Amino acid sequence: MGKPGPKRTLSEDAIVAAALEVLDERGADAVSVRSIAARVGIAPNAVYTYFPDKAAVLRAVVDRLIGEQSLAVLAGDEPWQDRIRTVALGLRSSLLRHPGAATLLMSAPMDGPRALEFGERLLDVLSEAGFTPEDAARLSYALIVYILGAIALEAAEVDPSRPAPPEEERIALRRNGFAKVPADTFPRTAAAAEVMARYVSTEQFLWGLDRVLGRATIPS
Amino acid sequence: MGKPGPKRTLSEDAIVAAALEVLDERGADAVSVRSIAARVGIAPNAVYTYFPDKAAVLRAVVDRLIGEQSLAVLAGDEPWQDRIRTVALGLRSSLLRHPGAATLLMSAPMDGPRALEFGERLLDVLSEAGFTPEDAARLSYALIVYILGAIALEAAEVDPSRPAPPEEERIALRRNGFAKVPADTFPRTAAAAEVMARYVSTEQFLWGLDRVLGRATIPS
DNA sequence: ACCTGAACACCGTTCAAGT
DNA sequence: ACCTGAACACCGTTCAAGT
Repeated sequence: MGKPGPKRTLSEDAIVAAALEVLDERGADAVSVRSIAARVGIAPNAVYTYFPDKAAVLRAVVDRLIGEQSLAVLAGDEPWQDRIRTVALGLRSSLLRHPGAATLLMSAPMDGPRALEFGERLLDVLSEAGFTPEDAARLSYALIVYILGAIALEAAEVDPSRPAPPEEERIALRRNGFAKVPADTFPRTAAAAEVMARYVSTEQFLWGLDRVLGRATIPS
Repeated sequence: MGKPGPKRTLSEDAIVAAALEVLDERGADAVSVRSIAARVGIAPNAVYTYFPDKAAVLRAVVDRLIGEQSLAVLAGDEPWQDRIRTVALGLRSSLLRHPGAATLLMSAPMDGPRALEFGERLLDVLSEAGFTPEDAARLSYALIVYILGAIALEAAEVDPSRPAPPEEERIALRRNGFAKVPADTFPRTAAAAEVMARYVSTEQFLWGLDRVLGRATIPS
């Protein structure tokens, strides 16, 4: 439509924003170079002016999603475990708001600036809490594994091509899934179905996080 | 080439095996309905005789990978934590042998028969260890989150279109990644780089697993 | 430097037809 | 029931050309 020109009419950020809009409105499968380009009004191949390939766009999307969560709370004066809990919960609700994003999360190394910032602040907190640099590094890695793993598994259950459902609906979905487990071959799983279904939720997320944080609440 | 016939010349298993071969030889991106079909010698659309769609094939591949790990050790007479450690390590090395598989792992609910079997045996162990059904359910979920999350993050670092590298090489890859972190803006991350790089390994995997299992080894 | 149109080599899936 | 060839509506990416 518009006349071509040498001026830079867009930015990397505009591309990423468009990708995120497509992700939210039409699901992960609909995020293509062509759909992104159409949304910002350029030819598909013009995207390659801003990013080397599609994977780079997706990495930038993931980094932007991580950046949606404010890290200010990590510098507060509550107990350090509470600060980590708060920021983990925030990251979880940020990411669950974008179904399909979780798949992207686990499929590429997280080396974007916002992801690095997150890791750095986590190390700050753990250092302040008295951990040696080595233990802080290990614990921060274990925390990230748990947080992202939990989010990815929660998101895996929902249809990525539809808008993000609320927690209640996700629990119901899971209940339906477990209802199909044959009780004769998997008796324990069937018996635990109700608990399993309910605990794809804030409560189970925090329960596991506390285990990693070192607050055992049950006998071992 | 061959003449068409009404006989069932293949099986679901043959399709899954072919998909796994393509995954290992040419990477995750090369796993297409067409490449799978070509490998077993049928037309692409004949795959739809065995599976409703591509996603179902991938789910079956994931279930088969989970089944590669023997669960016999879970019924042994060592301490229950040791049995869980052993089976977690086995699952990890099984899955890391197939790079790109980890992405599949997190992108769909794990409701295949082998995955259910794994969960059931885990509940057996935890029940035998004295956990209430509710705590056993929560802990088994937390363990699965940690195990799969750790594997997915480890696998995310490697190029999925090339054969799986050994642990040494994965550590070196990670070291290179951290070497690029600017020390002035992310001082703690840069300082922890060597630890972070080394602990994408059996050692860090077990360290975090022990946290979830409840064996805190550092002050909290 | 940034954009375009056209093309290349692919996809997943559906359909009508054959045995 | 299981397979085929042909087609549909897409992909990511590259290239030569325009401003």
